[in-house]
Amino acid sequence: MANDTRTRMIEATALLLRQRGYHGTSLNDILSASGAPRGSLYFHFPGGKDQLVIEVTRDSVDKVSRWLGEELAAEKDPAVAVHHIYQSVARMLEDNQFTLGCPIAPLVLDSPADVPELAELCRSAFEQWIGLLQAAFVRAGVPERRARALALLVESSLEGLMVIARASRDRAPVLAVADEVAALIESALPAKEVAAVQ
Amino acid sequence: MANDTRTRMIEATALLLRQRGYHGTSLNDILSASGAPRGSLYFHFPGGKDQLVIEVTRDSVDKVSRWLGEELAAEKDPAVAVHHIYQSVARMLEDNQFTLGCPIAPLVLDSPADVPELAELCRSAFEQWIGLLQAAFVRAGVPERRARALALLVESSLEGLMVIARASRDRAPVLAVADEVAALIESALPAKEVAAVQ
DNA sequence: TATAGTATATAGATCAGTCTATATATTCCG
DNA sequence: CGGAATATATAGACTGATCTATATACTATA
Repeated sequence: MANDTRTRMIEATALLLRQRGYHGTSLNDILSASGAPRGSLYFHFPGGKDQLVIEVTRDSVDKVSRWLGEELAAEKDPAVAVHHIYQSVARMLEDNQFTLGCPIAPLVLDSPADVPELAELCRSAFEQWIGLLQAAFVRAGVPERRARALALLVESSLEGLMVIARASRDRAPVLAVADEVAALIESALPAKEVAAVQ
Repeated sequence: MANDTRTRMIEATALLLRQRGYHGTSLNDILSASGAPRGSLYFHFPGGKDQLVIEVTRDSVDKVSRWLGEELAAEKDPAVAVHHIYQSVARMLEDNQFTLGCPIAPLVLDSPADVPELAELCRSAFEQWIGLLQAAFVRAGVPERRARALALLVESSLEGLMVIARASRDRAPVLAVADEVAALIESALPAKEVAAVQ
C-alpha cells in the first residue's frame, strides 16, 4: 500500500513522543518501532524530524479534540461528562501501565524553542480543549467567566494528574480528583427545577 | 573556593532541567552554562549525568518542600495560603518569561526508564507536596479523605497550569484557577463560629 | 523504461564518558 | 618558619556511540 509505511511511522512516533518527549525520541527509535528504513522517512517527511513531529502532533490534537467533543456532547449534565472523562483518563493510564500521557505536555516541556510552528500547535491545543469544556458548561447554564475558570481547572488538573499518576504508577489520584471536580461543577449549575416551581 | 564550581554546575543544571528536561539538556549545555571544563564535572560527579541530575533534583525538591511548608504555615486559613501559592507560581512564570516550570514534571515525562532512583525521587516529591497540602487542610478541620482529594486537586492543577501557562505564555489561567480553588477550599472548611454560639 | 517507494551506506555533528596533564591548596615534617 | 609530599580541582584532548540528515542504489509497478 502506498502510505502504509507512512502511517506506521506516524503511529510509532505518536506513541514514542507521548512516552519520552521530543529529545527522548530518536529517529532510530521511530525507524525500528515502525520497521521502516531510513530513506523512507525522508521520502515521506522531507522536513525531517520536525515535520514528522508536527504532523503527528496535529493528528493527536485532532483526535483528542474529537474525542473530548463527543464525550461532552454525549451527556446532558457536564458534571457527569467530566467525571466520565477523568475515568477514561484513569483507564488509559492503567491500560498502558502509566507509560503514556498527554501528547502535548512533553512537547511543551522539552521541544526545541526554534520550531515556532510546534509551539503554536501546543498553544492552540490547550485553547481548543479548554474552549470545548467551557462551551459545555455555558450550554448547561454556567456564566461565561465561571465556565472558563472551571474549564481551566478541569484541563489543568487532568494534565497534572497524568504526570502525578505516571510518577506514582497509581490511578487513585485521578479518581479522587474526579469526584471533587464533578461535585464542584454540579454545584455551579443553575438549580434544577424540581417538581413544582412555586 | 573549594566547591564553587560544583555549586555553579548544580545551579546551571537545575535551570536547564526545568527548561528542557533530561534529554534536552546536554553535558555541553551544562558545562558552557557553568563555565566549567569537562574534567571538573566527572571529578565532582563521578556518576556522570545521572548522578548530577539526581543531586540537582533532590535539592530542587527540598527547596520546594520547604517553601510550600512555610507558605502553608504562614496563614491560618489554608484557602488564603493556597491562593497565595497560585499567585507565587504565576509570578515565577512571568519572571522567567514562561521558560521555567516544575523541576519534576519534565523528568517524569522524559527521563530514562533505567534510573530507578530518579523515578523514586519524582514519586516521593509529589507525595511530599500533596502530603503537606493535605496536612494543612486537616489542621483546618477538613476530614482526612476530603483533605487528600483537595490536596490532589491543588497539586495537579498547579502542575497542569505550569504546562498550560508555558504553552500560552499567559499567567491568566493560573489566576483564574486560583480563585476557583480557593473558594472551594474555603467552602470545605468547618463553618466559622461567628459571635455567639447557641 | 519512467516513476514511486524502499533500502542501505555513510557523512558530519554531537552525545556521554574517559584519559592524561597541570595547577592550586593543604598537610607533613625538619 | 619552609620546603617536600599529598590531596583537591581544573583543563581539555580524545574515544566510541549515537544523532539527524544526505546520497546513492535497488525494486517494484505502471
